[in-house]
Amino acid sequence: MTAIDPTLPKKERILIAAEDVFSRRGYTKATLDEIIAMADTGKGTLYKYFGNKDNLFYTLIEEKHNKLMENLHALTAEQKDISGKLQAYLNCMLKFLRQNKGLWLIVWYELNAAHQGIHPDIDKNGNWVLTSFYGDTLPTEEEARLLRYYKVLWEEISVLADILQAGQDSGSLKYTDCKQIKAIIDPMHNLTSEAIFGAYHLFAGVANGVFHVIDSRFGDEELTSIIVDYFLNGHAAKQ
Amino acid sequence: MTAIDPTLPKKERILIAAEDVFSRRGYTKATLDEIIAMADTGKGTLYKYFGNKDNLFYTLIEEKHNKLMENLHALTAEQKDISGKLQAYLNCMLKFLRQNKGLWLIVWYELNAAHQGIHPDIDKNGNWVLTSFYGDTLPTEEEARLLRYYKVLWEEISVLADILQAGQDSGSLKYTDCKQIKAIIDPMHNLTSEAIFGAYHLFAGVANGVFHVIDSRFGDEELTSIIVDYFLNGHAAKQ
Amino acid sequence: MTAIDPTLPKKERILIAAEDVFSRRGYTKATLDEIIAMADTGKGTLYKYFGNKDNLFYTLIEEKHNKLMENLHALTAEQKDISGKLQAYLNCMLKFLRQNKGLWLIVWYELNAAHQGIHPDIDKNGNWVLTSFYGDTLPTEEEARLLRYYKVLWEEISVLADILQAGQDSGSLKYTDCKQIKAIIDPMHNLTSEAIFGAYHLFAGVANGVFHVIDSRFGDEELTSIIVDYFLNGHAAKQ
Amino acid sequence: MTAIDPTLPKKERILIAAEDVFSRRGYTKATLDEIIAMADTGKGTLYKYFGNKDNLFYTLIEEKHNKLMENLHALTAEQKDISGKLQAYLNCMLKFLRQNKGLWLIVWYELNAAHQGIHPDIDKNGNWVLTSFYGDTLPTEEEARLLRYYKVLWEEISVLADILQAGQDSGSLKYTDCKQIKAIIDPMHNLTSEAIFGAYHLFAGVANGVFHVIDSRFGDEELTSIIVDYFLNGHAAKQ
DNA sequence: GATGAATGAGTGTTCATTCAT
DNA sequence: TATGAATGAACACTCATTCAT
Repeated sequence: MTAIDPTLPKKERILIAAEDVFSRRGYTKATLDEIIAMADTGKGTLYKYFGNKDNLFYTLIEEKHNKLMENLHALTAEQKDISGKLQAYLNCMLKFLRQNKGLWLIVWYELNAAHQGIHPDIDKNGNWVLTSFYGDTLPTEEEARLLRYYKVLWEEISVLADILQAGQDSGSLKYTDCKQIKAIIDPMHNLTSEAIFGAYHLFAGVANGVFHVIDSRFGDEELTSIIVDYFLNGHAAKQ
Repeated sequence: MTAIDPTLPKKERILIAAEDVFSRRGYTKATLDEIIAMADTGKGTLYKYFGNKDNLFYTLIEEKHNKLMENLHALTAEQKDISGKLQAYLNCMLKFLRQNKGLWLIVWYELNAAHQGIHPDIDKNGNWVLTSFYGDTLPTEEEARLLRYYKVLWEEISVLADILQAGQDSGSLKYTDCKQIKAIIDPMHNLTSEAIFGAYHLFAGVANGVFHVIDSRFGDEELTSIIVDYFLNGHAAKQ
Repeated sequence: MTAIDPTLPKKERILIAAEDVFSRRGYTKATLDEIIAMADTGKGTLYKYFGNKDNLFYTLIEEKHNKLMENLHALTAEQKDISGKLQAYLNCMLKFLRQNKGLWLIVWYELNAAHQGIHPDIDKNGNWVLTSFYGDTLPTEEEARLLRYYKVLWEEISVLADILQAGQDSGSLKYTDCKQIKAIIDPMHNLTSEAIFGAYHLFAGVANGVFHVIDSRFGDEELTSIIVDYFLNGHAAKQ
Repeated sequence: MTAIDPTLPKKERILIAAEDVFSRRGYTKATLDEIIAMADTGKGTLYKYFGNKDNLFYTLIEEKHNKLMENLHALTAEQKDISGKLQAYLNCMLKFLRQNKGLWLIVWYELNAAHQGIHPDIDKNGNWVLTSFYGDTLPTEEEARLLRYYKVLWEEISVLADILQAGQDSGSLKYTDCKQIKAIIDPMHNLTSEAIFGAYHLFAGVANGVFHVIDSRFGDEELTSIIVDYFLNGHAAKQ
């Protein structure tokens, strides 16, 4: 739609066009033809810079992810108490997801949830691998391709999970006593599955809130403080 | 994998095969060739009964959705207090999503979230329409196609939203006083956006819990009672 | 050029067109577009029947090869002495190569000689494998693809090599005493490398003669009897 | 693999890289990108010096061909009798082909045999032309391109054919009395087609021996003396 | 002289849909 | 009613060649 500044370098113009097209169409339905048309360049140029469709997409993701992680770490570190950390995390994430809704949906859905029965794990050597519940394995190339997206999600969630874990350790967050729960502690990351679940729960709430319902009708701070209150104190009215 | 009972009518065998293939591959990557191969029938037969790929998929969704809605209404109606209704809702939903994870992910993502900037609305005549933030319109055929999936999601969420709304009306759920909030009450459905947001929040939590983290390691009842407790009372430890 | 009989089944028309195009252009430069245009059909049809370019080509080769092998075995078996067998072999081969010059050049060159440093071998289990002088390995799929062409050539040459081997065993053919020669006897096929070399030598002569110089200017019988005479008695004039 | 001496002039480094890449990949599959990467230079440089892919390849061929022709003429001239000349020819050729297997296969196959139905001829003015059996003509540019490769092959074969022709003229080689044979004497080069055929036959044997069977397991002299013996005296055992 | 960014026609392959039987 | 042969638009990706600096 909006033309891309023709004075920009081709590489940059391709990235801008790619972000737009991927966001609107999703990964599979996005076509390189639409991207190069919008970037007003040739197919060879795209391939010269990015090699293939997936690398182009990952370049987009990686850059944004790295900046997000920096912000996430910096802003949560500034806060002392759990409530502050949670709100800092959510503020940062909310702003990010409002900007990158389409892209992050792709990472979540097309590159993660869509691969049913396949889950990332960490093997004996500390390397990430994909294991399948059904015993079938992915081609190694495809595995490597997916793994980098799992890492992106995992890193973003880990920041939150660490906050929640610290909250439980310090006694300020509830720790549900569930008989199976000990068995599913993740030894590699020292996070209880509960913390992970909690992180997912909260995170998913923000994400879905951002993705579907809320579209710039609340101020950011206002929205996140509501979420944190709900998370800590629940939705029940105090009597 | 498992062969389909060859004595079943063709139409039914196609539906069984379609459910399997769509669940494993997602909508776009599922191919009609794989479906007819599994159903051991011909392409003409599939088209005779279902007309096209989307109708086949929707037939699948509609059938399951109708049963789900019946259960949802019946089970929540049995309960008197909000806590009971919430748990009934979640129990029902959780069981359903564990069964139909792959299919419902498609409805959420591929047929909903993937269409960025396009939102369902209700026009002056009370009809559902799709409006685009960017001003461009979908072909009417495509619009009709998407709309029915939006309705599916909406109806499922509405049950929860109604519970939450009743909770707010009766004073048992908090009602955040937010200055913009009055403006975004949805007059057609008498739901505050807050209720909608809350429904999404909770729902997303269940969904994501089901989709990603929890895989039959918790008993259903156990899990939903934890969720409801968190929802009502929050995660903060009581002192 | 010449239109293909439009009453023929599509599959047959594709094969006819493919033979023409592959023969004229070679494997790599032949395009499926040209083939379907000549066959007056669609790309989907081609892929329905043959799956991919290589399978289309191999279908062509396999059919012709099988018929050739039948003829080669039958005609050489009819003859008693080595001279008769050689001439029978050559007659058959000559006729075949005159018909299928282009196709068999592809098998020789593009699918065999072009893979420098890669040679077919037989492993401990009696299976064909490709081994590389340089230690690098082919992707298994590519290996399987090439192997079937090596087998084609090997089988055709083996018939001749067996004749030559029998000639040496019976004392009617010279057996060069070469110090290294014992070491390179091929144990799997009980052929001395000398026999193989001789077969190649003779065979290559026919092939190249057919391919490049002789174009239907000699009668078949006439030509092959000259070749066999040269092979047995040499080119030197008797004094 | 092995890095190219960076102190060499760019032009020379491109030729070294080109020889390596063409030899390993064949003409069509060789890419200029791989060549410039190995030569550590830019594409512009390659085009500055060589104009296009084919000129680059031909430069390689021409240089080697010229040296080969010098050697071929010198070494065969040194010998007096036909047996000595043949062995000198083969020794020289064998050594050359062992070095330049990949390159010369390209000339034979990709630039010669692959063009089915197209044959070099000499017109009334004594110029080489390409004539097609099918009546269609090549673009003149393409014709000129191919012609120079035909000449290369022809010159190399002619040396051998001349030896054979001399052998027939002097009575030391058999001259098959074949009724059509007078008609196909090539008046321009004073070679009987028989001589040509014999040259091809022998030559092809060397070539194929070198290409496929013999890989440095025989000493050169040893191998060529076997071939010459076979050629002159045949494979039949003397009684 | 040397460069390398930019190009776009061309290639193998996929798959929803049609329609004659 | 049931079929499956036929289709062709669409897609990711390749690579020789050009040309401004």
